[in-house]
Amino acid sequence: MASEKSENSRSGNQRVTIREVAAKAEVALSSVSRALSGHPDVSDEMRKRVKEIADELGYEPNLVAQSLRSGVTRTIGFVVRDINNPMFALLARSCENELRRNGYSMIIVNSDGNIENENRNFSLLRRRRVDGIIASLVSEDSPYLRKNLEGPRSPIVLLDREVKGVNASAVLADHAAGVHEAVTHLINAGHREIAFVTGSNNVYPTRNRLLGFTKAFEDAKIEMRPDLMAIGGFDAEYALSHARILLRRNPAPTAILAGGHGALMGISRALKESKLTMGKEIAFIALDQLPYLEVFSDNISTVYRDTEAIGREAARLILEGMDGEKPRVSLIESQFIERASSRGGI
Amino acid sequence: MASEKSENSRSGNQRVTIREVAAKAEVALSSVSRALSGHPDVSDEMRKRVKEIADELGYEPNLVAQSLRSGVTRTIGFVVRDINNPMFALLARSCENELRRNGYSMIIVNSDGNIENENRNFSLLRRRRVDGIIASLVSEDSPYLRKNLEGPRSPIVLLDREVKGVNASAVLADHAAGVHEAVTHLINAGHREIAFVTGSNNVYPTRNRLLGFTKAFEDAKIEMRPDLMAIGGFDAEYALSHARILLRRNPAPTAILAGGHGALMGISRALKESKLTMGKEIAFIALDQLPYLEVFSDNISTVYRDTEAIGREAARLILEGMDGEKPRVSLIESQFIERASSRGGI
DNA sequence: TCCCGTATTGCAAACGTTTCCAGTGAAGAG
DNA sequence: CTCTTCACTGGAAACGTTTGCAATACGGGA
Repeated sequence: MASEKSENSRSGNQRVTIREVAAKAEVALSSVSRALSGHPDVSDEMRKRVKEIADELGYEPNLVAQSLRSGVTRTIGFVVRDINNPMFALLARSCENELRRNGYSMIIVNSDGNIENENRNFSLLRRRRVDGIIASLVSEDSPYLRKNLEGPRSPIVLLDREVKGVNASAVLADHAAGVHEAVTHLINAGHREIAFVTGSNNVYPTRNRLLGFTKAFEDAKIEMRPDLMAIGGFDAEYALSHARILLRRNPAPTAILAGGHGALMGISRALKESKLTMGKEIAFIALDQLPYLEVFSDNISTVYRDTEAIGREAARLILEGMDGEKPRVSLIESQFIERASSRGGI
Repeated sequence: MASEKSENSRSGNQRVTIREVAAKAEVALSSVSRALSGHPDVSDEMRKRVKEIADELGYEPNLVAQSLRSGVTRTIGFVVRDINNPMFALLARSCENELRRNGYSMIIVNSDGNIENENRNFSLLRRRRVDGIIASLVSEDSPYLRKNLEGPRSPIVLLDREVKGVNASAVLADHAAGVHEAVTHLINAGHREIAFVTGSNNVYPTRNRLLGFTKAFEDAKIEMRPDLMAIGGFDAEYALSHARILLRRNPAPTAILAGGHGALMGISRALKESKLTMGKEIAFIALDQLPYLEVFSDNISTVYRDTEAIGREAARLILEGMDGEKPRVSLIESQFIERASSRGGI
């Protein structure tokens, strides 16, 4: 039965290599390589001839082989805390755009909020020999962090994270300024019972927002109400349950700040349950102008930062790093944008 | 006492290779390779010894070299029509999840709705020698399509696209069923002037939705109103300008369907301009339950399909394809979900 | 005793590039 | 006319793995 071995179907899958181009052009491998990669030591005639034949054969260089030999993969790894965060699509897009314009591809790996996953993701990217890593860390005090950020390695850009003593660039938003503006606005409108629901403070944005929050009270010489603050979870469930509790207090908060996507979802549900309308019975401000708000909720006051600028800047910092420049921190401003939802409540 | 200095990972930028592991373990390169890759022809003692030393040195295999030698990159390319579409984050997440669980990474490349970009993206992924491509094409009749989808190549999965005569798997949503249900619902409620604003029909979803739309009229033995259909652009600007025109007609439409994210944005703006409220003066249905709707617009009737299932299914189909199985088409159902916005208008 | 199968190991050839180095011929300088 | 320089070109050695094949040792069956 086994009298004949069938020609493997994959044998037709053979790709054109530089060797075949060289053979057909009757020149050396090295000349083809030089001609196609723009090396200066090539005559015009040679370059023209090689390019023609490469086109004719449909030659597409093997990036894997190029990477192995040259030590450069032209790939950037993007470690994302939670790919489902709506800010992420916008950020990733502008970042990928900027990288692609510079000849780099982006590999996205999702940690799903889990530090074990995050650690595995760093290892994977190292094994892939990416030229740089952009990371939105799950937490700033994970036990694996030192190993992943220290030592000689390809450049790293942290997104909205502050890790002491590591030699990495970072893009930091100045959340504090926008929050300060927002809270001052509320205080001036007569609010005293201002609630704040946000994620845990093991990441920079929460800490930085708190800074702006407390400073606004200090500057106004008004006592802050720590019992109106719920700091601990980025998920909607956390926000929902804590918002419920806060709204039942007596006196009830007259204004409420939502720190991020999950908080926004949870709080808006709690308000609906209590039949409270933003901008009427209670003032509401969302920290971060989430992209979906523009569709239906264009009346929600927000603290805005330019997400696309953050992505672009991250790309630029990593490109700089690969150029051998020293790591640096880039600050992105934020501002309070007043709309209808932050009225009322008083 | 071993006499070698254990300068470990810190010694320069050099990464530890299989060679150093072999040297320290005093065995051959090939034995290290076999021990670590789970090859059967390895004694327990050898495997244990090699693993220990590899751990000790912090050896992380070079995936680039592995890929070159083995011809397998364990990487999937994801060509996305427009990374900014909110459906995409959800889809990409579930897809990446499923792929990662099977040991694959995902490279995302964005075409930004442009067929030249798309063509370049296909070429880039081929040069990277990805093991498979998942593609959400810009259009089904781009001049580059044949070149990119035909011939011997790694397996391809098309997302909601139908290209005749190519040997590729596909995940198709059964939009028609859901739209049929939705339109029938409107007709039964007494609607006759039903408008439909959607993207161009050079992609499957538009054509398939139209199928459901017209069939609903046929089944009800009611004449359709082709002049109430605006088919041509996925962007919000197109939808806005055409919705304006449609709303000014006499008689005005009593119900309106929005095909996709852009249509939803444009139409909702036009309605606001005309001071029409969904569910009161006019009935409204969104085709696709966009992820942000659940936050603030949970009263909008939609035609729903399980986006995460689509991502998972795409991953499975590409895994199948790499396993050597024949391409196949997987159908995802859709259904009308009635909420407040589709009332009124009559 | 001899032979052979089995289990394990090492050697060396790939994979497809880039890049160092040496070689070639022609042109310019003396 | 010879020597040097210049502008190319070709040959071959990497890059870090996997893998086919040969070599070895050991034990058991004849």
